[in-house]
Amino acid sequence: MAEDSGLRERKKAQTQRALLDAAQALFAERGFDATKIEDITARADVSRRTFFRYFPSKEAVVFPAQAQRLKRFRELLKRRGEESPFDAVQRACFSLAEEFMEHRQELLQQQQIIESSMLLIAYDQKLDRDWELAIVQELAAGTNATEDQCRRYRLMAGAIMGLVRAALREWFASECTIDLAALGQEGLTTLLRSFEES
Amino acid sequence: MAEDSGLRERKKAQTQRALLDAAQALFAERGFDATKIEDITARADVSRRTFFRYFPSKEAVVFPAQAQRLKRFRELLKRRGEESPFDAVQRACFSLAEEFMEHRQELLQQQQIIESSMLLIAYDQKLDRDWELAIVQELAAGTNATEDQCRRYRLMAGAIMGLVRAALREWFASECTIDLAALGQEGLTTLLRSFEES
DNA sequence: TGACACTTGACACTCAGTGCCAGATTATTA
DNA sequence: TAATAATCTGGCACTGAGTGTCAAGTGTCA
Repeated sequence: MAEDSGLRERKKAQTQRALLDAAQALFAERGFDATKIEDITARADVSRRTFFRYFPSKEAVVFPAQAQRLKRFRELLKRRGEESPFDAVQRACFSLAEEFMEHRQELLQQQQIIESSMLLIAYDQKLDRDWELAIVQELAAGTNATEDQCRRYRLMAGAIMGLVRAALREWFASECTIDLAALGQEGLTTLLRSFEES
Repeated sequence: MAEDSGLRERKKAQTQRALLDAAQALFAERGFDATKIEDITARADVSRRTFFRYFPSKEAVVFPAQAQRLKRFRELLKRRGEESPFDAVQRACFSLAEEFMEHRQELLQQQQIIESSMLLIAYDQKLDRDWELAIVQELAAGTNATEDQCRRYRLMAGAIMGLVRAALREWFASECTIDLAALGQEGLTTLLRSFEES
């Protein structure tokens, strides 16, 4: 059905790429806030109106692979064998940590753009909530959990994503040099140890 | 120095209150996004320009007590005796939980407004980061911690705030009926138990 | 009262984002 | 190949948030 190799589709992909590249370059040069959409469209040689046909907002162009990455995370969560749900979450996080390590330069560049704007920081945190929701859903999936259990899952997912967020911040602060998975592990064990002692 | 009981000061306070009340009422009636600044200024009977002399943005008018509440949290964190830093954080969180319980109707109303807009949700999460930062600073305060220890503090603070955030969401979802402190405690013990077993 | 400082409203501006339409380009069918 | 339908594009006018500026109004203090 979807004959997506026609001229039209190719041109669309080309336009999207042009916008993406132009935006990326400008954001890196002068920051997110200082870049007007008109600047992007001028460099990509399309009209301002066309920009909004490819991206719903100026923010969206910073997170082009976001939806795909979330989908990947959900798949990792689903693929669990006999292990406990919490082990499954841990494993998924570690797998993703590896993927992040592999795309570190791309992610670091994206992060630098994000940190150039309060708006983007807020938007980024909003996206984290999708991840948190994914964890909750996969924790509860299959099991016919009671409402009390679901609540505990939601609390857990909140704590886990809080840790993940903090680990990612550390990682970016180190310019992606230190090992991300080890960072998460360190945070987790520290957390457990600290509160056991009290 | 600050003679803040003159007519001028009183008028300013009055204008601010009028804007606050008008905004609150309109947000509750028709939601944040559907309320234009002009609607607010019309009800408060001032000019549109004046709104921006009192609030830097439309979002800011939703969180009028935010700065004060953060300050209170910092004070609670500081006032620690011989207890461990983590006990101090726990205690501060529980104290604040009590305060939240006391202002539940006000907070619930605010929360309903926040949830009416993606923009506000993002803004709200941005404010959480200030709290997280406060925890880190108070954990590290006094102690001449190494860089490694500081990093662990940052990871911990991330996890703690993640849990707090999730607990608050649960609390609001229950319309502030269940006990907030108990919710936090439940999350914490569940977290520790789950990962000990793995 | 008069000089000074501050506050306000009005107006014009920038920028993000949307609705609409006419014309150009691509796909489809005869 | 030619006509027709589907889709993409640019242009334009619009809404709404937020800012700069300035003249007029209001409060303060000597």
